[in-house]
Amino acid sequence: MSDMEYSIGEVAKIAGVSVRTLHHYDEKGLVVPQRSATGYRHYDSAAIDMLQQVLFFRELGFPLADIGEILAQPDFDRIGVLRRQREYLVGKSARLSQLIDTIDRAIEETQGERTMSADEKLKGFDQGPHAAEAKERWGDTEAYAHSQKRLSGYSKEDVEAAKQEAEDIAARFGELMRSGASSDSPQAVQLAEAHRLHIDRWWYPCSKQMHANLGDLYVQDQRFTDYWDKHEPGLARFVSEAITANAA
Amino acid sequence: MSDMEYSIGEVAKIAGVSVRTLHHYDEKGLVVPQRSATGYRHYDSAAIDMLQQVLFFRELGFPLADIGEILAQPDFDRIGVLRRQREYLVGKSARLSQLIDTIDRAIEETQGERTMSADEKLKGFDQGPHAAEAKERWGDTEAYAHSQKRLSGYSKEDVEAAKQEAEDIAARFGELMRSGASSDSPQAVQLAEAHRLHIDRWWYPCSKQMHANLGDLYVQDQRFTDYWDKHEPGLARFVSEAITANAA
DNA sequence: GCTTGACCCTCACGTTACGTGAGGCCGTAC
DNA sequence: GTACGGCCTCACGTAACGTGAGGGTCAAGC
Repeated sequence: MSDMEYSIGEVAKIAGVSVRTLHHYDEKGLVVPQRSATGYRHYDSAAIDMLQQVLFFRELGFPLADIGEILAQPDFDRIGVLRRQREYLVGKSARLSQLIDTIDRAIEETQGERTMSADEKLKGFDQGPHAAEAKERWGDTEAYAHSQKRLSGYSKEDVEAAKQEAEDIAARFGELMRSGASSDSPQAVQLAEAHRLHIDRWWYPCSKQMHANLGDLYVQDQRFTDYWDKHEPGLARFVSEAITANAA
Repeated sequence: MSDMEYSIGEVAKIAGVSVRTLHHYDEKGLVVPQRSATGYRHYDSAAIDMLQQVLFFRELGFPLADIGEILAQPDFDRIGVLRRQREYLVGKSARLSQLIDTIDRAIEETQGERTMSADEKLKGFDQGPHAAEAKERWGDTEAYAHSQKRLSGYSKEDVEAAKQEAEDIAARFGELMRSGASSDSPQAVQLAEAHRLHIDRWWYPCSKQMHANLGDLYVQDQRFTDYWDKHEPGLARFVSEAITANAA
């Protein structure tokens, strides 16, 4: 088992990325190499492995922030992630094959051998697996429901009422937490149920199981955590635990 | 032959890009649709074709400015460009296959079934065909020779002398052009030869044929044209013609 | 004709992911 | 000690949009 160390210039050259890129990834906390006494970066095999993961996800179009979250998961499972990346790369390869078909058809069209619709010409340039994963990940949330224009059938009053109700619930969760009540107290559980009903009513059908999944997401995904914690620091965890208690 | 027109939202949806992106491409002059009396954008089949070309090149990693240049060539050859894009897409597809192989090997490594070097882990993330084309395109130029550190064996004085000589030649070309001499006059031809010898001496072996190719590039590629024209507007063409005369 | 809602426009600030250059330190060979 | 390639941090700038504001347009329904 070789445990060589590489300078930043060596890594940059091998990987075909710039030194600046590696600096950036260090700053962002994505790939943080060891440092010499003089401040030089030294990349050992762990750092190389991490860089590989980052570059795979980058290749697949994931924003660096998302890459960071995925790789920072407490239950980080390297082999599971590699499998996932493989799946996406295979999908991307298939999409490329489609694009090649599209070009072949475009060449035939240019030669007068066929006609193409706008659809045929422009299909295949959709976003990559990051968008697909976002859909999967957000599929059970109000954020995605928003983007699906679930609210298009509501009046402005309805929209306002729905938003107000969401804010009320969040505020009451905040109060409850500040009052020192535990996250599995009857009041917390009641509030969690109110939250579930709110989602069920305004956004989409929401079973207790789905609600529990959602609660997990609130503490696993920074964007959700931020949403709750802006009301009160630590609220995301509190709400998540209340939801779990409600679902039990 | 259907000649439908699409609104910007329709095109965005079909192509999987944002309206903002299409605005941006309009601003940049890449895909400029017709406009209604009220200012709405209408995309006809010509605009759709242009967008397709842009999206193919974007897919391949070309910067928009370069895409604009390629598609703005006076001798724009749609079918030639499509063939070129196909070639690059096939190459990209092959590179993806390599990455999939790399993941498979990484999975085996994780399971203790094999060992990988840093090289193996990080290979394949090189830049796409844009970088390859840049290499091709710039391969015969001093700009690329620079990046190849051709000068690494020279002293600072040598580097300065080389630069000074280049500036002298450019200045003399400028004077000659301002004096009204024709680009195929003996003086111009002499200067072109001096330029070729300069390249031959300082940068890389430069035959008259290669020099002629370079001269073509000076008027075909905006970056070269800019280099010469900053000395004197129109100088790139003058130099190119002098080089052609010298190579005859 | 009026209302409504989806879609369009321009404007402009902001974000993401680096690119680039300045100024200076470090490591190695001569 | 000198020279040169490589390293560091700092910081401004770029490319390619994302996002929101404020308001006009279009088409369907009443």
